[in-house]
Amino acid sequence: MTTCVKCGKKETVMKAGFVRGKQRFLCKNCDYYFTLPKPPEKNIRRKRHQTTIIDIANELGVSNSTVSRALHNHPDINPDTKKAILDKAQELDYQPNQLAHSLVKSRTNTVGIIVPEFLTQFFPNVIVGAQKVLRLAGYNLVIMQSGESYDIEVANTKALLANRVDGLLVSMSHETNNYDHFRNFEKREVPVVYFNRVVEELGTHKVVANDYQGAFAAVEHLIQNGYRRIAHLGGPPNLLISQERLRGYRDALQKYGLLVLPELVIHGDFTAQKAAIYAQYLLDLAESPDAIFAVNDPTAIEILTLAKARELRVPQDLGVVGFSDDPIALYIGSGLTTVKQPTARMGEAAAAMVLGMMRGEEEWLLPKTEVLQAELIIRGSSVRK
Amino acid sequence: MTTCVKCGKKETVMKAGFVRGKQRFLCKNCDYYFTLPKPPEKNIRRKRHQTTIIDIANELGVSNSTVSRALHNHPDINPDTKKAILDKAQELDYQPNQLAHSLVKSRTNTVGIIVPEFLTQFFPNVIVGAQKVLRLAGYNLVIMQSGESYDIEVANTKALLANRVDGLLVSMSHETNNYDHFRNFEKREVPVVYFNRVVEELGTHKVVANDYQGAFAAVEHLIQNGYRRIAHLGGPPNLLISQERLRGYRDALQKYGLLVLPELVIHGDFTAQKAAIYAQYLLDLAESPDAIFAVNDPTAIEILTLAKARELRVPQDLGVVGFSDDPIALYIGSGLTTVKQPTARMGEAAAAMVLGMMRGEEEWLLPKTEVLQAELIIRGSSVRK
DNA sequence: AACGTGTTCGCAAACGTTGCCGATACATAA
DNA sequence: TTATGTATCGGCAACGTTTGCGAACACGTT
Repeated sequence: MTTCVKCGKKETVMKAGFVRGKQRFLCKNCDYYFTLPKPPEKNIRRKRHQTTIIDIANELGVSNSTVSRALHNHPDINPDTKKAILDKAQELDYQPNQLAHSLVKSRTNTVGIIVPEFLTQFFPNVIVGAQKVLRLAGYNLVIMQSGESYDIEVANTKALLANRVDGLLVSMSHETNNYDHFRNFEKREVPVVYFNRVVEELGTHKVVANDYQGAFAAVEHLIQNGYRRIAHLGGPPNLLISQERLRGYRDALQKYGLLVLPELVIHGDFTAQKAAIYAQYLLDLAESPDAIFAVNDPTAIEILTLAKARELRVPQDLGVVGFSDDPIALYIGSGLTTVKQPTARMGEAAAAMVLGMMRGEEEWLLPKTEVLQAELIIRGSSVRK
Repeated sequence: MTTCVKCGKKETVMKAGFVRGKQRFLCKNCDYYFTLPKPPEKNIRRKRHQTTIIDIANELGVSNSTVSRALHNHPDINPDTKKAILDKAQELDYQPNQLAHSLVKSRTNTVGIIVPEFLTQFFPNVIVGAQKVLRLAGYNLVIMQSGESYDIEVANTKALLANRVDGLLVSMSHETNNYDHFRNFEKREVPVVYFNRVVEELGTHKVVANDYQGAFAAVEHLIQNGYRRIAHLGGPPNLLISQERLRGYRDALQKYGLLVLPELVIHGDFTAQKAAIYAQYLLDLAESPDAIFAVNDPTAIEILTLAKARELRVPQDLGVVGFSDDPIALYIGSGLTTVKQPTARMGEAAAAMVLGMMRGEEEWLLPKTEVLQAELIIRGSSVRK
């Protein structure tokens, strides 16, 4: 039988039911209930022990605070002790535990970025720009992609919030209509900078390209090349990016006395699939357009592909202009005319903005929108002479 | 004057110099030195307080352990208390602190991925595949890019190590010749899976495409189309990917009794810049090649661009085959023949592998290499009839 | 009322690090 | 000597969470 953990007697011990699946005992002598502590299980492999600051301290017979000071150029330390500690750290292959550090400092030195997709060159380039700036400032960048899904986007924000990022850069999915998951960050005073895909509804810090100017220049260019019946295959109507490009399209038409025909304006969702369908529709119109201004390059490329299949000559029968200057635009056919956005600079600007906000600089206290210049790149798809 | 913190007397207290910039006092009675603790500074804004498990506990008058149990389906809890706690958590907008969680569990539910670049579609696609698998398994994916720089790659591994990722997927930069920063992970028993850019020297878990077969098929295809003087613009010689593609190139030539000419084999570094230089060199040869098998698509595209500038006809005067099936390959000229790799599946396979290793499944105890099939996509750049 | 059994909850020790403050040993100035 | 300043180091309480184990109850049975 079992011996009592108090008096050590065996005779007085009796079984007394179960607790959490384990046998409970009662010692009648001590009137004491107890369960048996689980056996040591020494054959199970000991969990790998990462060397900590305490290991170094014990090895050298100093306190862990001293070790901490040695590792962080704190003035209150003797150069000799410091050297000894650094050597020992090297010897034990010490790697600081960022988790513990972040926990006590309640700062992670990490900013998150959420992008909708990786299918075009646009977002990867933005990321490269942002990462460059943040790296120099000592911040890590955690990249997440929503795959144009609202649900994944929400899950991403949850994960970043749980991991206590110090800031967030975000370009939202085309599905997103509700912005509560972003407001959670503001509620916790975590700086957020929206770029490219922004909404006016959120009066926050933004970085965008000059979509209006770019669109205006693109459509003006089409008009100057003799196109008169110009369609626009746009983006989701809730995004500012779509609204601005549409506005540029409208104003350019109006400047030259052309009518804005509702049947020639369609809202897509940035994807090639939808673009193909809508392009089909446009070209099937009784009075089909002689040019199409597309909201982005994948859309424009779908249009070019479709035109080729229908044996429409580009640019003679159909002029096409895209937006973003994806690398493909340079190589497809005789080149795709497109509006080039400063992608890397957009990442840099957004990163610089979130940095300023995290540092609490006055300049960034109030919401600010930074607009980067866009540039029309003229290629073969729109020039007919 | 000041009262002594020990005896409480005022008379015996006198100023006794400064320590760390603060006034020090000496009580002659107690012979005790002391400084005044700094005032509460209540006018300074309290640091933003994230609601914690303790806040919920206090609000409801229960212990934090009870709250923790309520939030994790622990059996030892009354359904009513559980409901009350969950409601209160909702009300206080509680967000768990993943940092503290990871610290005590010494598990972060995060795996890192390091890729060399974002300029081609390849790595983004791999990431999408990996993220899909990991998401379903409850893991977060932290994406980092080295920009083909060894130094940044090392910094990335340091950051991931400090943040205690549970696993790592990596495709190394072309600069990397030293692998100690990766060995650090093995030393700490953190599973690492190498994909695409792997080296034989590291006898570890790998996921690669069948580079040999792909290269062989590509070169055989060129030969069958009448090309006889076929050059190879390869990758960095230390990477297995380069070695295998070169081996496929050699074996295909030998199968058809063609000589492997050293002057027609050049090692590049995957970048378009270097590719342009080496392509120039190849085409400047006295006996220039009539076809080039490029190690990747950007290289092949540089070759096509150069050929166009020199008014070489493709495929009549020069056959070109690339590797990876980048989207551009479909659109450039009459299409670029290329070897398609299952990018998303590579990400999925690597993720599944690292998952198995993290779970300690027997199947993955020993290093294993998974080889995915590659497929030759024949387009206009190599077919002359 | 005592006993036997199961349920529910609190206590406290981790996890690894930081930083305030006290303590000590000297060094130097009055 | 005495008063003051400097240089180093240790103790300890945080940071927010998980978890093993004991303790307090509640309830039904003798």
